[in-house]
This record gives sequence, structure tokens and C-alpha cells, in this order.
Amino acid sequence: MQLSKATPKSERKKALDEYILKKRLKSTKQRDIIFDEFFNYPGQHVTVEELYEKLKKQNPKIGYATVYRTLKLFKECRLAFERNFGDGRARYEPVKFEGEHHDHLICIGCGRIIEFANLRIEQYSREVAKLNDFEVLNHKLELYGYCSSCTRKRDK
Amino acid sequence: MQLSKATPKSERKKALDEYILKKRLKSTKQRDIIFDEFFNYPGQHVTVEELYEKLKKQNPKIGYATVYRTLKLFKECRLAFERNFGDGRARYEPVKFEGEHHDHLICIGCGRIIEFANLRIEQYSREVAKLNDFEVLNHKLELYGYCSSCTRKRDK
DNA sequence: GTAATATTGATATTGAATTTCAATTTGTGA
DNA sequence: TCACAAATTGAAATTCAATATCAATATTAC
Ligand SMILES: [Mn+2]
Ligand SMILES: [Mn+2]
Ligand SMILES: [Zn+2]
Ligand SMILES: [Zn+2]
Repeated sequence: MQLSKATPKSERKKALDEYILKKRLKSTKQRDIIFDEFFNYPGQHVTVEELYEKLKKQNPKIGYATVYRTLKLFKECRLAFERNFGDGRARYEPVKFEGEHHDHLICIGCGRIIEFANLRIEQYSREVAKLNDFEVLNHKLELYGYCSSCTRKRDK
Repeated sequence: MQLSKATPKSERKKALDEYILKKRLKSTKQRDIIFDEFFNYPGQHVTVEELYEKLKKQNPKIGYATVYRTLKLFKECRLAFERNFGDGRARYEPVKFEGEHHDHLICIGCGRIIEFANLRIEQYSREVAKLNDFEVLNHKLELYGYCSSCTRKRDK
């Protein structure tokens, strides 16, 4: 299905339900609960562990493996991105709208992450791919450094 | 020390020796052996395991931990890059000359890796950083997709 | 409802990265 | 050359996130 910009939750739910139907998977309480928690999670780029801890408060019986598998499912049906910022644990974030793409500035001081999308960069990436006869499916651009407040602290 | 473009091995060796002196580390046979093997390694982007296996043939007594630690040392003194292409194992490659930087096209079909450097992309990255008041120290751009021969195979 | 199939969650396993530690090697300076 | 302090080595143990296992349970199609 087509997700419009700033996909409301109901549309996401529909997309998930369609995927479950298509793949002959099953709707479960757990998937609903994790769905709600994930798409309402206040922070960006949550780890499995973080989401699991949050979920356990309301649902002490939920298992880590289920959270892990459900986030993989969201990724599979393109409702979530999996990210790896080099700290050795995968992070997940909702896809904001169908086909969305963005990249990241990552502060190595405080861990702050800023998202951006730059058309020029995308354009030149495509050029590089073409030049090398590559069919690019996705890409990852991460800028590592210090955010303004960490720069200030360091200058002192 | 300043490395000139296409740093010859002797210059790299000097740089390493200087770093060892500065940090009050010690010169060892093992470090020399690993140095030789790493900077002469025929493939790009070698894993610790791969280099270790190669080294063991001539030096059965060398330990995995030593190879691991020595590659970290090369990284520390900026003679090597550590890469992570998403297959769960770190890879190392020689820095070609001081301050060198390049990015990667990665074939998810056959694992082929093509290196590139694109000044425009670097330039726009800097712009993005500036816009967000970020002091960027390094960045990583990876384009994932299919190389020409894998595209051909898939089209059949 | 029944049967087939998928899911769950506790637990075990995997595998790369990293640490530990006793034995050894190296650099320093008398 | 010698002795001491400090760093290094290599085998083995540990860590830790990711993933697999599997019996019990839940869901779906008929
Ligand atoms: Mn993001
Ligand atoms: Mn490279
Ligand atoms: Zn910061
Ligand atoms: Zn290929």
C-alpha cells in the first residue's frame, strides 16, 4: 500500500496487517503491543533492549526474543529502519513515510543524533554508482563529530 | 611525521616507530612481522581472522590476540582504517597516504568492494555539518547494491 | 471444533570482540 | 653487562549482542 507523508498510525497498522496477510503470518497481541510502543516511543533510534525494558513495565510476560523478532518484522515490511552507529547494538526507527530516506550526524561526545537529507549528496552518490556500473539499492552516510554544545565544552 | 602520497613502506615503518617511541611502547618481532604481512596483503579490507591465518603459516606461534591488538595499534597511529561493512566482522585496510579518505561501493551479491572519493559529496557533507553546527571529524559513505556482473546474473 | 501452522518466551548457543594473566621480552640506566 | 621496571605475548576465559532451539500456546482456515 501507499503510505502518504507523515504516515498516521492507522495507515502503518494497515500496512502491517496487509503484510501479515500476504505472508500468511498471524496477528497476535504481542505484535500489537510492540507496534504501539515502538511507533509511540519518544526517543529516536531505540535499541531492542530499550524497547523491551519499556514494554516489560506494562507487560511483564513479554519476551526479549519476541521484541527482537517483531522489530525485524517491521524492518522486513519497510515500516522500520535498522541502524548501526558503531556502538555494537542495532537501533530501530520508524520509517516516516513510504520510501523515506535520511542520513545522520552523530555526536561522539554526547551521542546526540541529528537527521538530515541532502538531495545533492544523493545525486552525486547516484553518479558515482553509475560511473562504476553499480546498481545501488540503498546507502548510508554518517558524519561523526561534535555537536555545538560538545564543541563548546571541549573548547573550555 | 608527514607521509607523502603513496607512502612507501619505509615511511610507514618510520611513522610506526615514531609512534612507538612517543607512546613508550616497545618494538617487537611480532609487530614487525604483522606490519610486513598487513602492508603487503594482496586483498583489500582484511579481517583479523584472515590476516591471522595467513601469518600462522609462516609463524605458527603467533597469537590471534596479538594480531588483533596490532591492527588496533595501526589504527591508533593512523596507518590503518577499520571498516565495518555490516557482515559483523571488522576489516582493516592500509591508509594510502596521510589524511587519505575514501568511501565504498559494496556489492551485496558477490561482496566486491569498489573504492571512490568524490569531492562534491565531501563538500556537501561539510555544508550539512555547518548548517547543523557540527564539527565533523570523519564520515562514512557506503553505497550498497549490485555490481555489473551481479546485475547481469540477476537479470537472467 | 479440529487440524495445521505460526508464535511465544525461556533458555541455549553462537561468534566476534575483548580481557585476563602468567611467562617472556624489551628498554633503560647503573 | 646486568638488573629492574614496564610492556608484550599467547592461550584461554569472558563478554555481550544476535540468533537459534523447542515445547507450550495461540491463531487461522476449513
Ligand atoms: Mn534516523
Ligand atoms: Mn577501502
Ligand atoms: Zn554532543
Ligand atoms: Zn557483485
